[in-house]
Amino acid sequence: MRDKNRPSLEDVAVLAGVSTASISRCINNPKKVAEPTRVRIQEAIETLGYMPHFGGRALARNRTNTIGAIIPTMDNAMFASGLQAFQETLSEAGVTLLVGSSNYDPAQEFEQIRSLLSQGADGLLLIGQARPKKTHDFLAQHSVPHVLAWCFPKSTGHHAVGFDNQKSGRAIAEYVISYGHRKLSVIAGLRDGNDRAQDRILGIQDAIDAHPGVQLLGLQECKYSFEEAGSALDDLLSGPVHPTAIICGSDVLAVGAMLRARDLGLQIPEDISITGFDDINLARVTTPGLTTVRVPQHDMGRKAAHVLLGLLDADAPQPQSYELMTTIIDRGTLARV
Amino acid sequence: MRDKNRPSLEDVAVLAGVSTASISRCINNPKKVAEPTRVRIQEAIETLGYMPHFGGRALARNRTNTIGAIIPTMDNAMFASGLQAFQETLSEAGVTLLVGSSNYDPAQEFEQIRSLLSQGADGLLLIGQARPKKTHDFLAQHSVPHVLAWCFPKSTGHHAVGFDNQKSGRAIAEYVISYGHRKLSVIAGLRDGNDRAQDRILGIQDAIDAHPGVQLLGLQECKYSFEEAGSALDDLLSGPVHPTAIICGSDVLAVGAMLRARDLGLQIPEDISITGFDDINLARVTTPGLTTVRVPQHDMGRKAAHVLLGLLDADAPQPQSYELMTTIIDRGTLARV
DNA sequence: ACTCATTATGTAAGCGCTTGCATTGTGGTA
DNA sequence: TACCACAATGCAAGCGCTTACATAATGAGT
Repeated sequence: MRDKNRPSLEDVAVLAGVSTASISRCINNPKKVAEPTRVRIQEAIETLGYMPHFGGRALARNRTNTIGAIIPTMDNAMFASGLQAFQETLSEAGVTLLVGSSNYDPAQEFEQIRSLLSQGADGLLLIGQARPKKTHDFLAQHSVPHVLAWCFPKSTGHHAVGFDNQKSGRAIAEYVISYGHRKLSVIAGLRDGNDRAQDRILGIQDAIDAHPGVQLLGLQECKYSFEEAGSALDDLLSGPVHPTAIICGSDVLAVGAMLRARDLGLQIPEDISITGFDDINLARVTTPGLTTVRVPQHDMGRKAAHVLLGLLDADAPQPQSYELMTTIIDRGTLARV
Repeated sequence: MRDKNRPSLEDVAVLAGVSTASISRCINNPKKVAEPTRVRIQEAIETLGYMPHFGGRALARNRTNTIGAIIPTMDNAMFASGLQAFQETLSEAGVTLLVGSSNYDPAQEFEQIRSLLSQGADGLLLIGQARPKKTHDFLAQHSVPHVLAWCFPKSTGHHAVGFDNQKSGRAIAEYVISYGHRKLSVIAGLRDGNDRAQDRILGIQDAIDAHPGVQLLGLQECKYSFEEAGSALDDLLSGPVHPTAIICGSDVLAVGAMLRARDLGLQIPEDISITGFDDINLARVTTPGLTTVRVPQHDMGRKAAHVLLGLLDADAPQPQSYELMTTIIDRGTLARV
């Protein structure tokens, strides 16, 4: 089984004429080794091209220096750039990122959690707060250090770095209402298994309820694709009364709706207003630019990494949760009525 | 050091009343264990919530079931969705993805290679073909199974799943020329350390050379951001003679140029034609839609995963390289002259 | 009934590394 | 010179798992 090519600590030890213990120390805690030996060891390592064996190390230390992230998909810019920031921050701390994707499916998420954990992940980054009891129990049973992102749960018990989707949903709806809109419709992501989508809708509903005279004409849920959002728009426009504004639960949905509206010959925002959520690159590119909610993805990724690293570092001050704020970016798809 | 909470094989063995060997077999090769024992073992595993320890397993097997991918950044949809497909395919095979990012810097890439390898990656996915000798030597010295993607090197010696950037660059340039354009300019990514950007330019140059009368008025290199592409456009338009078409080395660059052109009051494509490369979502959203080169990212990610998995599976038919084809998507930013 | 092939399980030797403890060497102090 | 504190290094016991090999049990063939 022994890999003939791969040099082991043993080999280095022989070459350098010291014990394996010294080599190990030299690698993990250089100041515990005297200057001359250290040099000798370094040379030996160099000439052999030695690299510590991950398994051995993980076994002896019971720690892998690896953190897992499970996100719905990297195929949506909204997660990809947060993940990028997360990865960079981990990397600076010498920790490697394991990635799993759930495709918005709690069962798949559970499997990925199992999988990343059995790959030795020391901690996890998870998106959102709502998950089956089974999953929570599992995390608790194995006391997995984890932080939640893209959400900010009221209940404690979890570390989180994110924003309050409901609050932000309400904010954008209030904003739309403040522009004079009274007949609203919503295109949202599939709520099932997606608390962010759910919370955003709740927030929108909150705003509507707070303003007598404002009504929700329709609500469509669909996947995050241009095509599905287009069909959703069709449905929303099929009734007798048309909304003056459509609040979308994500930029992808908003852009899908815009593309469809254009095909239908509707002017935006003259004929219909549309708002997005996330502020990904797409939002800057449409004509007119998409009015949307900016989510501080980069900060979120970075802070989440710090919190998680703190959780793993026994003698670090215990990290808290951070609530980040979203802001509304008014570009041009929202008209005054 | 022993983690008091974590059940080990030993614990399961005691509970189930069998030896650790049987448990191990039951997990890794169930048919080698008789039905009744298997059931008993399963129950024990269940009640203890046992999960194999990664380090122990990696040490004994000398294999981690982990594959690393080092990409320039996830923050560009062009890599993110290929990576997503890659991850999904690995996951189906029970292999976990480690991610590192190089930020287009060969030195960082080297560090990430070291890092992922020392994290036990069994194989690597790398982007592009050109890298410092140091990196090549390192890969060779440790005989790291790896496949290159987003490129298709002529020279053998590496497995690759990708496309020929030069050929594709030439194709889009020929296409532009076929529309009657004679005065071209180029906005490309920074060539240094980025062979894809480099090759695309070479291809464009090939096409220009093949057509007497066609001239390259200017070439700007910049980072993949809207802002930098905008400045690049400014520079290209600052000369006495204006190009009629600008060929961009990436959709992000093309969109950045479009946004700037619009600010300058230029109509696209009437006043100036612009083409992109990659066909990410952005390209569908601009007005007019961006004429660009479609890269089969999803296929690439998926096939690359298969090839890599094949490389690691000793008794699999040795995988080859795959050259994928790009296609030109003509949307509307290229005018006839 | 006896042999032998076959299957099921146990035994125990590592895999490569870390680390508590033991040992040796060094210089300072009384 | 004797003693001690402290630094540098070595020794060896694991860490949890896999697997070659040994052993035991079963049943078929004669």
